[in-house]
Amino acid sequence: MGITKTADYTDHQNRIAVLAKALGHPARVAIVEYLLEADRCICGDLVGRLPLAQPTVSQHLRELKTAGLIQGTVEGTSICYCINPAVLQELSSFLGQVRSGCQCGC
Amino acid sequence: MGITKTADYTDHQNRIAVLAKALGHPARVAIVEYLLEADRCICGDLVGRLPLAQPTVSQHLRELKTAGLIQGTVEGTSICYCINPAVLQELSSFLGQVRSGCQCGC
DNA sequence: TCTTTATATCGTAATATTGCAATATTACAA
DNA sequence: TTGTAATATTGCAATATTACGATATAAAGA
Repeated sequence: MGITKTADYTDHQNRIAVLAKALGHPARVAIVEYLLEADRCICGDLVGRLPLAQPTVSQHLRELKTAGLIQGTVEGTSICYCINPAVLQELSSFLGQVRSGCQCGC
Repeated sequence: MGITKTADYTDHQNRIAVLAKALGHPARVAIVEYLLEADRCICGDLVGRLPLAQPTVSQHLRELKTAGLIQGTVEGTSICYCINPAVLQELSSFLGQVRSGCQCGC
C-alpha cells in the first residue's frame, strides 16, 4: 500500500517517526553536517557540494524544514537556513531515554 | 526516480541515514518503545498490540534488525528480540554532536 | 525596464515503502 | 509422523520517495 496508518499511533510516536524520517536520507544528513560546520547556509552553498541538482537540494531542504529540523529566514534573494536545536532535542532525548532505559532481555 | 545515490555520500552519512530511516515509521518507534518497557519481545507480543497484521509486524522487525537497532536470538519456535544499545548509541552520539556544536547563524 | 541571481514549484519517470493474504518454514509435542 | 504454534517469505496493489528538467517567482542591480 505505501500508506502509513498514522491515526493508529500516538502523537509522540508519529512525531519521532517524522523527525527520524527527515534524517533518513544521506543528503539530508550531509546538509545537517554542513550546517554544523557553517552555522548557516543558503541553498546555493549546498548545490555543488552535494551530488544533486538544485531542485533536488531545494526539495531536501523543504523536507528538513517541514519536519522542523531546520528553519529558514528570507534574506533578499536568498534564504538563510540553520538548525533548530529545540527540535533536534526532541529526537535526541527520545534516543537518550531508550538508551538509558533499555536492557537486553535475551 | 526513488533511488538514493548512496555511492556519492560518506559511509558515515549513509550509516546515520540507515539508522534514522529505520526509526522513520511510527510502528517501528512503537516497537522500540515496547522493547524499552519489556526489555524483550517476540513477534507475537507485538501482533495485537500494533494495528498491523503479523506479516507486517515481522517485516518491521526485520527492518529494525537489518539496520542493527535490534537483535534477535532464536528460542525454540520463537525469536527473542531486544534493543542493541551500541547501535542506538551511534545515532544518539551523532545527534548529540550536532546539538552541542550547532549555532544558528541567521 | 530588462537582466541576472537565487530559490521554489510543477510535472514526470524510476524506484522504494507499506500492508496484507496466502503460503512456506521451523521447532516441538502428541 | 502428524499436528500445531510461531515466524518468515512471497507476491501484489496502493502509495510515497527520489531525482531532475522546465518553468515560475521574487529581489536587486544595470
